Amino acid sequence: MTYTYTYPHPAVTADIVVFSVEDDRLKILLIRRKEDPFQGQWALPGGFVGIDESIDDCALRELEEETGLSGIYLEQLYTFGTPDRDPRERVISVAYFALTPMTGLTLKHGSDAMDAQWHDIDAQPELAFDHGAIIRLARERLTAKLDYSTVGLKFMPAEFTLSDVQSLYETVSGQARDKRNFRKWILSLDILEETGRKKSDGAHRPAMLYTLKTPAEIRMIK
Amino acid sequence: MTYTYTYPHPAVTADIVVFSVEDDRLKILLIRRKEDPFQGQWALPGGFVGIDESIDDCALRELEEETGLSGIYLEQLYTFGTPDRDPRERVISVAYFALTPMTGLTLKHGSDAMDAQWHDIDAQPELAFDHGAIIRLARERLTAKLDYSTVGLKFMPAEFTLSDVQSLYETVSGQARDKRNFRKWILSLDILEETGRKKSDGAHRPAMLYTLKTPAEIRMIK
DNA sequence: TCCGTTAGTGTTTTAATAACACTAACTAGT
DNA sequence: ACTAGTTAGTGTTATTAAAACACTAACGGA
Repeated sequence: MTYTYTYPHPAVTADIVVFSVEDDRLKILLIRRKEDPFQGQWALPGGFVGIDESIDDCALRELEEETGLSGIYLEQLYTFGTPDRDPRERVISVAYFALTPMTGLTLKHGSDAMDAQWHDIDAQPELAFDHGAIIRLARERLTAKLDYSTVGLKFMPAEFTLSDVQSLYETVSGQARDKRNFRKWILSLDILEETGRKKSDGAHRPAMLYTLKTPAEIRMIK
Repeated sequence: MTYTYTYPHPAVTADIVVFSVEDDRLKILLIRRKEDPFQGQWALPGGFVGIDESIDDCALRELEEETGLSGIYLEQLYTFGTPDRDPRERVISVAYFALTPMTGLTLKHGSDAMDAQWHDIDAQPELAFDHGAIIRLARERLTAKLDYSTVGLKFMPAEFTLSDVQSLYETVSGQARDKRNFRKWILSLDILEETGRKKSDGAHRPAMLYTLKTPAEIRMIK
């Protein structure tokens, strides 16, 4: 089966930069390519947009197929379209960025598909295509959005402590924050709710667990 | 000549929302379609991405071809890709937004190409495709960026007064600003330079003319 | 020369942000 | 059972940034 057009068409892919946080380090999810071009190299999860599929749906589907992740937060980032970014044919990539808590995730790993693996943001392997540039832009956007939206809470699991949130913000932005001011600020946004339960994991005072009042919502700040 | 692929490819267009300001009103540039689909209706300038052309270049070229504008400020906005947005075939649109001063522009008008015409943002005709939604998003982005970047100055001609700038900001954001605070603020950004010349256009005190220190630069604020 | 109109200029008040140090609650080790 | 170690939790003051506010200057036209 072939498809014929009266003028040339580019291929279009969706590629996803998935961020998460573990052990106070920002991580991204990469897959190892098992086919040419760039066989064996690390790349962003992603793939070609189906002809009857929205780009958003494509991103969700490819992420599920290649990494096993589903139901996580996705946002369109930017479209990369220089003519020579893929050696095979003209490929335009609609890049997404995604945030997920690390807790309770299981990656497709060593399966028939590709290996998916978390990598420290500051210790990336060499990447296929222009995926390095895509990741740089995604990281810029992430740190920027942390300041003017509540998107950062997408890194949090269902229940979390205020110290968890502060440590997250410090990890992603790379700068320490005053404890009292941070807690005043995050609570003033009026998006968190005490659960009544507490988390005790060690020889110290247990911390109150919070949830998001409306988990789906992302508020713009200021 | 035809082009054949082993799996179906979407078409990709670049479409541009060009904003300008005239008589204290925000305007957008539309063209009247002379071909189906949506023949005779108004639409955004734009067209198909050449197979060896970057998307940015396509946006610049189409804008020039369809409206006569060149060398104006362009920024990628968002990529629209729901499967049914064009009745002919699957078309993915990479939307741009553009800002230009109105002074000294001449549009292609009634030529062999399409009619290009400025429309008040709040008095748009019915639009082809999903271009109405694209314009809404572009406007949101414009008002947002006005607050956290100096992109608004792309509306200004080579020389302008501080009152011109204030009136621009009031027009785009829709809210009045205190004169003294506005002037303190815009000067504190350290991006304007007195020319020494003054503009006198009426029976009142002439105003100092300013230029941008570095016209190409766009600063993020705060 | 008077009137209408827009340009230009500082100070005070108010609100937001940043700095800062101790007590509480728990566990593990003695 | 008490001590040491560790993280949670809490208000007040100082500093900085933003908002409010009214008059004089310069010009052209009547």
